[in-house]
Amino acid sequence: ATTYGYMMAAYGRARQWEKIDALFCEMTDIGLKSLGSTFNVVIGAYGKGGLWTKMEEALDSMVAAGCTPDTFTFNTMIDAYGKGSQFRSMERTFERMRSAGCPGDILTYSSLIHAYRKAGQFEKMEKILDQMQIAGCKPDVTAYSLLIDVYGKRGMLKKMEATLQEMQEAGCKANIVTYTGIMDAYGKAGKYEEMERVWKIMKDLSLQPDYSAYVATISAYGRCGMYDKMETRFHELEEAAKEMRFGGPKLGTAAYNVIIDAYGKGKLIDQMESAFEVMQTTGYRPDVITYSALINAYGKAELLEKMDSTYVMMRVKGVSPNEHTYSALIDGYGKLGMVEKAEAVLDEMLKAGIKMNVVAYTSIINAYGSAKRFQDMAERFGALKGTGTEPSCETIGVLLTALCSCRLHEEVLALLNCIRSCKGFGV
RNA sequence: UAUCAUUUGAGAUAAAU
Repeated sequence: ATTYGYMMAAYGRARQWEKIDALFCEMTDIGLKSLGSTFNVVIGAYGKGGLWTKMEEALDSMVAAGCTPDTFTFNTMIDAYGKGSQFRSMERTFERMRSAGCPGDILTYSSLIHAYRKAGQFEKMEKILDQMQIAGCKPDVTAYSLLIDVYGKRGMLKKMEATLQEMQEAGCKANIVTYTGIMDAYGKAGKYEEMERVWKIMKDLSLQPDYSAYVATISAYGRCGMYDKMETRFHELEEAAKEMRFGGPKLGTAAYNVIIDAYGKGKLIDQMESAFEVMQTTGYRPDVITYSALINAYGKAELLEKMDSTYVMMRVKGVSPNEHTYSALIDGYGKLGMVEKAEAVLDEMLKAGIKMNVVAYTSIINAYGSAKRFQDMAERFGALKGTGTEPSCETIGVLLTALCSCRLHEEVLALLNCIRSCKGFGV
């Protein structure tokens, strides 16, 4: 049964679900009894693949086979549902776990907190934190790092610092992940001195920064246009990478992506292009993020030919575009006043099997607004809303901006109706 | 005999106002 477990785990990683099914049947055929861990493997594999029904079925057969799902089993399911944004099912599973008398452990609570962070449900996260305390479950480094990251990302820097303090008082040592979360928070809050202070503390503790730590600081400097500091840190990374045990080609690509995006956002097209050149001559392969960043920069700079040729190059190299790529293209065409072309890209995105998302949707609406086609804008908004994608604050911002430059009575009414149809704007 | 080896948790880079 253990052998079968190994095989099923391997097939799960390779996303070959039919093979798992086949092995499972084979076990029954030869009269080999599954262990609890066998079911856990199957549940975990289906969960990672988002095959929710299959996962639930595996749980049912586990019970039918006389194995009792334990904390491990439920943790696997809870985490899978959280990562797949199936929050209702996740909560249901947590309930089931409790009514089965299965105690939650630190992994259960960490997964739940992580899920609510992803969902942006801060209040629910705090509730889980309380429950965790009541259950007498003490946070470990991972849980503390997660909490520190959540507070940092919400700009609650005082709370973040207090949590670090609490962690250290509890005798829990901060690691590289903890410090990266803190530096990222300071960087995003524009507190570069604080960020450097943490960098120094980390070095003094002889914690070697890894790629994530470098990239967090490089991107902080890139975002605010401190290009000298950005380049300096990048060169430090190049030196440090020679000594790093885990420095694959993907990580080098990520570092170059940051530089390319920083120059692109700063409209320094020449610098951006030379970074792209160096990246390739150094042997790092551009990925979907690289191309999306380039396309975005060319679109914003209204360099139509370069935007188009980058997209072609990407396809030639066999890199598949994702929602970021398509949204950047849609926005680029919109900014260039090419609404029909933007619509064509949206079609292509849907044909490629990528789901409609609020950014692509807002970009399209914005394209009509920039072209002063307000009636079309309202119509398009209605159609998009019908597809089930909820508008965001940014969408409403686009509608409001358009409303301000509206002259005709009917157009004003049409746009007002759009805004009124949004949650919280009914008045 | 020992060691290692199957299943669950944390951080960084790309899109819209």
